[in-house]
Order: sequence, then structure tokens, then C-alpha cells
Amino acid sequence: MTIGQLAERFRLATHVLRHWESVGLLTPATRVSGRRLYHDEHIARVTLILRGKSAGLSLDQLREVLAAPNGVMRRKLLAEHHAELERRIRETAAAKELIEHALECSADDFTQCPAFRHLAEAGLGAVPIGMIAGPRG
Amino acid sequence: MTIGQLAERFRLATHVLRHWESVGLLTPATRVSGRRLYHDEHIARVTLILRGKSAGLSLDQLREVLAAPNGVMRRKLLAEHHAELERRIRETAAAKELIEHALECSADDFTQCPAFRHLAEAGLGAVPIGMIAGPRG
DNA sequence: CTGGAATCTCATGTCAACATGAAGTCAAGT
DNA sequence: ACTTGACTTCATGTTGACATGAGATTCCAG
Repeated sequence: MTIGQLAERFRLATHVLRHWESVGLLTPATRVSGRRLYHDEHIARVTLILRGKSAGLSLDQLREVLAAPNGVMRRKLLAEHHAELERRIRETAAAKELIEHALECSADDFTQCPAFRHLAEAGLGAVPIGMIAGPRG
Repeated sequence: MTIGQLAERFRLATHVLRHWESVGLLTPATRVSGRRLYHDEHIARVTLILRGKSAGLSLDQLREVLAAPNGVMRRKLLAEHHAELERRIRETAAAKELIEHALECSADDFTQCPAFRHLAEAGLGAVPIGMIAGPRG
């Protein structure tokens, strides 16, 4: 498979595949007179990369997992990312609930609604009023 | 409240608040001899901005919502973002399930596991093998 | 064997969301 | 008054993930 064919299969630009290669994410099977050739295993790789990206993982994080030297290390990294994804899902769900309330709230300025404020502030770790020291003390 | 106090409350750097101001997200109540002063309403604003960011919204998207001219427009934008968040949650959950399978899978190279590949490819919109035209065709 | 598409490398540009640094201004404690 | 620290503006640097363009090479249908 040429780089153009692999790219078209995923509707990507070829330079994206070259970029992933430059950061160590995707290495072609062989080179024939300088040109990259890919096999079916690369399809699985690209699929994984796209899935990971859509979950918000960085290319660096994906490279780490894919380049894990052994199963133990890989499982450790996977477990970390699993926890991170769960955290992100919870955060996004919280924001979603906030929007849901804003949609239900009849107040014209929903930021004034006490229930909304209570929801919004939960778990953000903002310092309560009065706990902030002024200048010089 | 000075910019330093508002920043410390959220454990932010002051230049972050100035940056948000420069992109039209957060305008101080007044200026006293050039210095920004904020009130409690700005706490609600910052809270909202942080929540939105943690849900993956861009500053531009947040500005749009917060600067909506009327309730109708705002509800429209909120509904869009709500759908976007749901989409993102689904995507992240899909990647999470993939990781869960990889953690359970006994194969040393989990990308070789057929069940894993099936999971990974679902909903990515990749073109099936054989559907890619070669050069000039 | 030639013309045009596809590929190659290498360099530079882009975009968002800040981060950093310089140089000056203002306010408050001593 | 003086110092110190928070504040000001303005300019430039950083990071991640590409995007764009130049200029050379290679493949293949006609």
C-alpha cells in the first residue's frame, strides 16, 4: 500500500502520516526507491491512533503506549489512560449537566441563578471568599 | 477585587485573566488608576469559563455563548454545545472500552486480537479494503 | 519516451492558549 | 521619602499537531 492509498482509506492527508512517522508513531514496512510501503498491520495502527486521538490522547501518549517494551509496562500505561478517560468523561458530563440546567432555567441571565452557581462551583477547587490574603499579608 | 486576588482564588496566573479579557471573555467592572477591579459576578464568569474549558470548549465557543445577544440565541448555542459534549462523551467512552478490552486481552500484541480490531474500527468511517482506487483510476 | 501524477525531503507558516520577559507605574507599610 | 510588591502595556517565545510550499525524483499510461 502506498502512502496515498493508506491516507485515502482514512481520509487523511499524506503529510499527516509522514508527520506521525516523524514523531515515531507509525513506521512504514519498507521503502522501495525511497517510497513508503504499508501493510494491513498499519491499518490497525492508524485506526488505533485515530481512536486514541478522538479520546483526547496526545500523540506523545499514544507513542508511549504503542512503543511499550513489554506487556507489563503497556498495561500500566493503559490503566493510567483508562483512569484519565474516566476523569474526562466525568468532567464533560458535569459540564453537560450545567448546560442542561441553563437550558431549563427560566432566568434571563442564567449565571445569576443560585442553583446554577452551586452546580458550576462544585469541584472546581476555588478558594472561598475571605480566604484570600490581600497585598502584604 | 484586584486581578491578583481573582487569579489566586482560582489558582490562575494574572496574565491568564488578561488574556481572556483580550479575547473578549472577561471584562473587569471598572478601572481605578489603570488597574482592573472585579466583583462577585466575575467569579461566576471565571467559574463558567473553567467549566467550559474542562469540557473541551474553546475560548471562542465560550465567548459566543457568554456574549449571546438574547436568550433565544443563547439557547441555540447551548443546545449545540450540549450535543457536541454528548458526542465527545460517546467517543471517549468508545476509546475507554477499547482500553478495557486491551487490558483484558491476553494476547501479547493486542492490536492482533480480532475482537479488538473489530471494536477499534467501528464507526471510524475508514474505507473497506478493495475500495481504494489505485493511481490514475 | 514523454507528460503528468504521486512521491520525496526540507523549510517555514498557522493556530490556540497561554508563558515569559522588559520596562515602567502605582500603592502601602515604615 | 523610600522601598517593595502588585500592577500596567507591549513584544516575543512555546507547544502540539499539523498545513503549505518549493524543488527534486519516480512511476506509469499513452
